[in-house]
Amino acid sequence: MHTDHRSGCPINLSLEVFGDRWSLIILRDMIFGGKRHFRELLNGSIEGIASNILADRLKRLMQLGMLTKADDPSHKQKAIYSLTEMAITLMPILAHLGAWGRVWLPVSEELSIRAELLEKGGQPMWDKFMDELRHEHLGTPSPASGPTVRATLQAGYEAVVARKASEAGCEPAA
Amino acid sequence: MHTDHRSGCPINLSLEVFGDRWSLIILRDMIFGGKRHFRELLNGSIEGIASNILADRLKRLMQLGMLTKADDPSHKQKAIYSLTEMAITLMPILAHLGAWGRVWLPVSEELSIRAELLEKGGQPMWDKFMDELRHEHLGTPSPASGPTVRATLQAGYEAVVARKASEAGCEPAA
DNA sequence: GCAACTGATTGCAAAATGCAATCAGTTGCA
DNA sequence: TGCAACTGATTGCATTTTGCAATCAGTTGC
Repeated sequence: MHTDHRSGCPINLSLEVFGDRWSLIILRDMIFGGKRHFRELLNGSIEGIASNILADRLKRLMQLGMLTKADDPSHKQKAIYSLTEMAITLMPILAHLGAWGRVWLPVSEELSIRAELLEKGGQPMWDKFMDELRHEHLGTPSPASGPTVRATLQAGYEAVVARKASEAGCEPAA
Repeated sequence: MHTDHRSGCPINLSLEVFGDRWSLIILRDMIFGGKRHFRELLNGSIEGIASNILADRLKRLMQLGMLTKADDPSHKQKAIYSLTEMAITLMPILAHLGAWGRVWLPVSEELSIRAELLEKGGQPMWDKFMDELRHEHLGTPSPASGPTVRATLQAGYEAVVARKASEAGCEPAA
């Protein structure tokens, strides 16, 4: 790991951490998709990350202190990747990024509904989500009860998928 | 310009726009540094961007709708680059990114004071700054009076530089 | 035993990066 | 008029990074 930086500017240093096309995708899948294993990240990514890139980025994110790795008790070869507090606090930035992308880029409805719900939920929802992530990844005491934020977002996604399928069925060749 | 995307996910699409080590640096220098010309961006960047990379990124950001180019009346060969609304609305994300980096990365005091002031100013300061950018780059009516946000940030930067110089002079070899 | 699965690693071609040199046109100044 | 400095780039080239396919050794379930 090289420790020399281009400058001490916080924006530059942030870019040195995830200024590439894959690091934030991996964190997105861990945060919003709940992925914890190598294979989940490899096969679950809709963007289709290559295994060597995934291995490299996981190693890199660990060296940077964004992830930790632990043995899975259920399988001697299985590794569980966990988010650190450093990565969990990145969640609001992902929410902002999603909100911005939803306005300015050609997003698909299914994949942007989470960003929309997250934007509408605002800071309270983000705080709740981060607490849930801390519970899941850092083992902190159980957060507030009720449906998890991730489940809420997932339900929104599935509702859109179901609606679009039904629309396609009722009004063919729109 | 390739128009095929890896996915319609807003976070992915955002990364396809500025998921590299230079695009956001250029936007940072335009937004916070007030840089408008090729040479200003080339020589003003503390990270030392190469001229071919700068030319490539400016072209790319224009194709993506983040920047526009216009002739400078004062010099027939001079081009003025302007931020579009799309780029201006990225400003709060840069503020968040700076705030995150300030907490988790080895930032230098001089270069992170802007991020600190911007964080303390919060949404009202960001709104004011975006209005100033719209006036500067899009020619919208003059925003609120008083010192500009950029001037406030710059003053903070210079205060830190002056203080550190004075400290170094009064207490050598601390 | 053996196929499927675990987290990776290797080889290789293609693309991106970074550096230095260079370009044609413009401007300011003598 | 001449000429140096400056304008926004472009070119060539070596190095690095990326992305894809194939492969690896160990583990598990059956």
